[in-house]
Amino acid sequence: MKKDLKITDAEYKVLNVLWKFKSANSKTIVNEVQKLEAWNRKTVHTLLKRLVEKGAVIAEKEGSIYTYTPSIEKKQYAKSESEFFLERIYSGSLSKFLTNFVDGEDISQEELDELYRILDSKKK
Amino acid sequence: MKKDLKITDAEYKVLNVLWKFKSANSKTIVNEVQKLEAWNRKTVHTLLKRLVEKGAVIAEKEGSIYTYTPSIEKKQYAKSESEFFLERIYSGSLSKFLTNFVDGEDISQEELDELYRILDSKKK
DNA sequence: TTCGAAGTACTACAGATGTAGTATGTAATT
DNA sequence: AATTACATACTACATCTGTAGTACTTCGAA
Repeated sequence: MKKDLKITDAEYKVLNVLWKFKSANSKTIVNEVQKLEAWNRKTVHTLLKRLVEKGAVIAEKEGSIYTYTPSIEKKQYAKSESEFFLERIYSGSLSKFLTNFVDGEDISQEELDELYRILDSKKK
Repeated sequence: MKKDLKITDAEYKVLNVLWKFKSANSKTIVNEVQKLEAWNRKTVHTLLKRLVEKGAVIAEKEGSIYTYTPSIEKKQYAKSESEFFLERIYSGSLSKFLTNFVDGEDISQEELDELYRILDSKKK
């Protein structure tokens, strides 16, 4: 998947389903997407086609039907989106984000502990 | 500013300038925006107008010109964007975000300390 | 073998977005 | 007073997005 690729909200929902299945045909994708959104099958197909055009999904023909596979891992995508978000909203500063995010928030002890654990795992 | 308001990327850059000045007339805004983006004055005006239409900015006429003021604080906006982002990408989980974000990253000791401080400040 | 449900290919269309342009007014400058 | 130089008001237009529709094909069921 190219760097500066913008996946739209609607496309993202389809991609998300694909990540769950690793790889799937359109029947599966349509079914799965329709559990979440009341979209016409055609809509899902259009979104799939756009994802393919954008290079975010690979379509391989087997016989007369396609198998669709994401061309990037969810984690990778999430990370690059995270960077874009942090840059846009917090000038790239994780601390600013965390500060503002937990500010005034009633964060649970469990969540706090979890966050500590994550940080601890980064200490040398 | 209404809840479900979508500020576009271009509009956001203008809004960002406004937040810096708290309140400004279009001359100031255009100048400031043009330090960051090679946009025509007209473009900035269009964006301002759209922000006003969306209710994100208040325009008050004084004589023949307007003074523009954001109708929401940057922190508030940042927080709601953060929630939207976390929900979309990490199912709302701060831990998932933090894990994935620092994963494989060479995070500095200073940054780590800073993050600890933020968490510590939340402990009862 | 025929029919209907899905698949693929291509088209449609309104509203949002990026990026201005034109028309007209006004305020400061020569 | 005439010119310049933005300000406001309104218009423009290509591209992107959301959300399908139509036409043609194919495959499995009746």
